[in-house]
Amino acid sequence: MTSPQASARDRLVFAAADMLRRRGLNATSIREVAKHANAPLGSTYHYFPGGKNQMVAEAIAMAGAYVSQMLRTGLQAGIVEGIGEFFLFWREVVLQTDYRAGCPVLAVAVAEPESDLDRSLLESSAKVFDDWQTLLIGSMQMSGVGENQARQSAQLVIAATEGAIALCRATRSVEPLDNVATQLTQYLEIMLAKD
Amino acid sequence: MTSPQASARDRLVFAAADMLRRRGLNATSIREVAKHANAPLGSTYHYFPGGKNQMVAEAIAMAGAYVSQMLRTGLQAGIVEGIGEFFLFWREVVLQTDYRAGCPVLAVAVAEPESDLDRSLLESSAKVFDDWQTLLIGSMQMSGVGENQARQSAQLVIAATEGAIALCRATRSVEPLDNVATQLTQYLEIMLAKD
DNA sequence: GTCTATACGAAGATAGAC
DNA sequence: GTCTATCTTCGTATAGAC
Repeated sequence: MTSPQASARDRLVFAAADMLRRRGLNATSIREVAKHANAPLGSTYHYFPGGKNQMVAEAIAMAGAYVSQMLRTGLQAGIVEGIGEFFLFWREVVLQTDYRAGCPVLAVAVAEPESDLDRSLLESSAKVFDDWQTLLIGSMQMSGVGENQARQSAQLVIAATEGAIALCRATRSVEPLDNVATQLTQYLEIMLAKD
Repeated sequence: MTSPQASARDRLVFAAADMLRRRGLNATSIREVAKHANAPLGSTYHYFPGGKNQMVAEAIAMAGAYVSQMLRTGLQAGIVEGIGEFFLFWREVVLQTDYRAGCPVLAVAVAEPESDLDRSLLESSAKVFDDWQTLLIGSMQMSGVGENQARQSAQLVIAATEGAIALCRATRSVEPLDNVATQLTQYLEIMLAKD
């Protein structure tokens, strides 16, 4: 995902996102992030004076923006196609990591904040989910779906995808993502026909 | 969830499940589990010679069985009613913990196993999800849904619920669970009408 | 059988050398 | 500006006293 020539700061952000999606928030230590990014431990506090929280916040913002961009492009072909791309992306993630990685944003969302600083991390993850939801809502509305229905449907798509990713990891199979994709596609087509 | 009179072993299992659903697998230390259960640290290794892994495995099996029992009871009134109870249960969990707790099984499912021992924990979480899925499939089939369709629908319900729980925590709102419940109910009624 | 005391490593964070 | 060395706390696990 990053080239070794990228700046040390960028390498750290990418490494943090990778460790988050695999191990979760608490098991992601800045020590190991630094090691994976080939940077000394002290450097992390130079680049991220806010410590681990700042590094994690940037990591999920980066990952979230990457997925948003992918989603935006996919949705240009239509809502069903865009969601198909969304599923395909996560399918590749779990397959290419042999079911070891999931979604870094979910990893942050399921950790209890222990301080007010941690609470802002939760908000960062909520913002990413909200970005994705906004893109989906916009596309559904373009297809003639009402605002309320679009909001609920978008939330269902995101919730089902995140849950399916976790199920894939637990079962070491892509079947959950594939099944959920199939069912959601049926659901979407019925919903689109209702307009 | 437990009375102080319960055996020390039971208190430890309950405390472990509670910490798992709040903090995740890695942030659940046997030190704090023991503290919450009013048991000395050394006792944990007396009751659970397999260490943290054994304690966690028992915690999610216990939590999984509890939810299975609730689901089994709810499904006696029908598939829609049973799923409604399922959502209500998780809604209460997030509300009563002020959005600090989620599903302990998901917490285990999203952690990368670092050893073969950890891998068995993943399998324990997969087994719980499979138990829930089996109950849902059985109920759907009783309502006349075909096996393949039932399997996919059950997986969608579980994935969407788990994802919605996480979204609720991130957004500090029960709206995701409520929206997903509404949409899934619509989806189920259409599916049931198709037989 | 239960628990205290402790070993040992790794965590987040920083001070200060280069 | 970059990084080494170190402080303190907390992690898992165990040895051995009661």
